[in-house]
Amino acid sequence: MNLKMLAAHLGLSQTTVSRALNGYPEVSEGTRRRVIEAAQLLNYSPNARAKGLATGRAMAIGHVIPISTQHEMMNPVFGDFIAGASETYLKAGYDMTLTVTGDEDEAQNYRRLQSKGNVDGIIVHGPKMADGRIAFLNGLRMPFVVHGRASKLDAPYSWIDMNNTDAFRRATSFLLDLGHRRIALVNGLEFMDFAFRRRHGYELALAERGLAPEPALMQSEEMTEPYGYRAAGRMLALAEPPTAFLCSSLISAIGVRRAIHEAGLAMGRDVSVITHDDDFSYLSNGRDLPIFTATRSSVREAGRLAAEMLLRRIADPDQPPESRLLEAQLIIGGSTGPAPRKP
Amino acid sequence: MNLKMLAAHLGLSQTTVSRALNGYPEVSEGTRRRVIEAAQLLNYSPNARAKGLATGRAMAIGHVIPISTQHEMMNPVFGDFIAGASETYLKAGYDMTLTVTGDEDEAQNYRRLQSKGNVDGIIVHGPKMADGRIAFLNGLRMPFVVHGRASKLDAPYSWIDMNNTDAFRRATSFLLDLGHRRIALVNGLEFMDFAFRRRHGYELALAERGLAPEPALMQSEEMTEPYGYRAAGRMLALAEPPTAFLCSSLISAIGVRRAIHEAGLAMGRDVSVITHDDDFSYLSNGRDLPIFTATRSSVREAGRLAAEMLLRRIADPDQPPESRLLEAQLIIGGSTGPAPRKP
DNA sequence: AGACTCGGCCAAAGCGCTTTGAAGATGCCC
DNA sequence: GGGCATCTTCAAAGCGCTTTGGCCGAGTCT
Repeated sequence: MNLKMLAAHLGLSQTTVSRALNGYPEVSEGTRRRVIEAAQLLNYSPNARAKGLATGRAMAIGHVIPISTQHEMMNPVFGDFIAGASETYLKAGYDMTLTVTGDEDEAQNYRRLQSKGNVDGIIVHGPKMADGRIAFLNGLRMPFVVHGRASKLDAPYSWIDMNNTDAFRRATSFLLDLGHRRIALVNGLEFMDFAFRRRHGYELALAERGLAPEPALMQSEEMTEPYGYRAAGRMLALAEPPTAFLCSSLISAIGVRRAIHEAGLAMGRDVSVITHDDDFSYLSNGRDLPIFTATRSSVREAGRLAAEMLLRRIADPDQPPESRLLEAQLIIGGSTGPAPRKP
Repeated sequence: MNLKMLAAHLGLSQTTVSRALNGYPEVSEGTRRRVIEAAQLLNYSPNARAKGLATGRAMAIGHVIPISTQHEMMNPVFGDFIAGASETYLKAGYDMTLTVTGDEDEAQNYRRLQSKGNVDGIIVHGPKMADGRIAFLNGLRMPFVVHGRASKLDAPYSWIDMNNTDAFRRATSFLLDLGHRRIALVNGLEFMDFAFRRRHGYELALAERGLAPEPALMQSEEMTEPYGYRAAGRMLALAEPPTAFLCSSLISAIGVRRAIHEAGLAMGRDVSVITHDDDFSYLSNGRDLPIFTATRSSVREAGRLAAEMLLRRIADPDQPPESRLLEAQLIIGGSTGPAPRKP
């Protein structure tokens, strides 16, 4: 069923039918009703490709997801981020297309995405500190929004980000207030911008109390459960073990907890843990009684907001770049307590 | 840069340029080289919408992801499944479009997907036991592959699935062999087909030893960490607590472990746990030294295979439906041991 | 009554590509 | 040199939609 057939069926021209369906005023209400009814009855919906070709708009957003070739890992935040974004797209009638790319030939990738013309805008995931993609996309005529930032870049661009620096500064201060002095950082890969900023916040808080960061207490890797377990295990075996851990992801925090238990210690009493919590739907930290004290910021909400921002940019591409910094909540759970007195 | 401009630039007709780029034989090798070089130099790549309109093929696959409206949760398997599928698409030159839908008006959704014409095939996620979508899609002229099955359906269709029944039958038998008699099942939502089958496998194994399933030891919910924690906590407080848990997901198994620790028991000694392990990239159960004894089957691999199957169906739609049953490995980790003797 | 607006409808062009049918150029044979 | 097959190239139609420009008849104004 296409427009031509529908028009023939109704004894009207394609023009009129098209206008009736798209809400143009040049068609009488009676005709419009008749057209809409027939369209529903005959299950007509316009071919998106033809529509796109005619209008020049694809009504689709591209999400480009980098998979680190070394680790071949799909960051779990994408799931929830995309769930949030798609809520927005659904309302606005946009589709979402995913492109999973390796680290290489990114420029080529984006250029193709543009000239193929099947997206109206792009959401960039997982920016690195010095991310070449952003400068490149600024050169293209294609609206985009970055989830995160690229610290080493000055050029203006639209982004939405969580305040990683401040979240980790506050979390560290909180531990310091509780009397902890040896605080370990179990971070993500630090060429990723968010991880770099978290470490910066951590170091800021230490510096505010005149403490120097200690390399033996700082680790940086892909945030898996076994990583948290190994890192914490190693640090707890030090001559002067940490009394608190600051963790970049709930998943590695679970590994840290396992190591703590295995060392015969109690989390929240012998050793404190604060983790960042992206508020995943399937890995809740608990609503009323959080297991972990955490800096919480919903990645799903970020997805929703990023999508809204991008749609605004598409509607009005000449506006100056927009940005949005989300503050994390510091939520007190059962995993923190005063630093144990030295025996 | 479009075909017309490129052709003008080269002093050739659009026909010839198009043929040169698409590898048709009716064009001399010299011309072809010249065309390809110019295309690369000028960064030309054909507009996908126009190409699709002309050829009738969208070169894109639609993934329809149901989000249960009650729980608003994004099943974490999608991330890895999609990562696998997109490897296949990348090689074959296909794009992937995601549609996240609520539970309602599914028929409408699929019909629109077809008539909009921006996908050549569909992958159906998360089938329920009596899933209306499959019968519906069989009526449409649109190739599709289901990840999972719908038990209450006889109509033939293409699917790829893990052998849930057998995996859980074997896991249960293994626990029975170790002397466990009170084995709890911490399952997913049982209107989902996979969960139904797992329970069936569990009951089969019990029946083989003449044991009757006990309602107090069976739970069924969305597979989150807190759910595993609550379910295990409740069961361990029973007058006759279970000595082993069978768990439908690594994530809820982590909750079960937390409950076991909190009850002052040791996992693997006082209480055994077997979980299903989808082999997520970010939540590894450990390669060499698995934490949990587990039935393992890579969901990423399933994604890869499902995508390949779908591309075959698209290439040759009149072939009879294809299907593939993946067997899970039973991997022995540290979470199981012989049933403790009664005191 | 004539000039003029205006609501309601239509024919046709155009979006960027593929593909059909045909035509020009080239080489070969008799 | 004419006839023929073979290469190589082209003009134009068509995919399904939107949108421009125009037409027709009914109502409004002078």
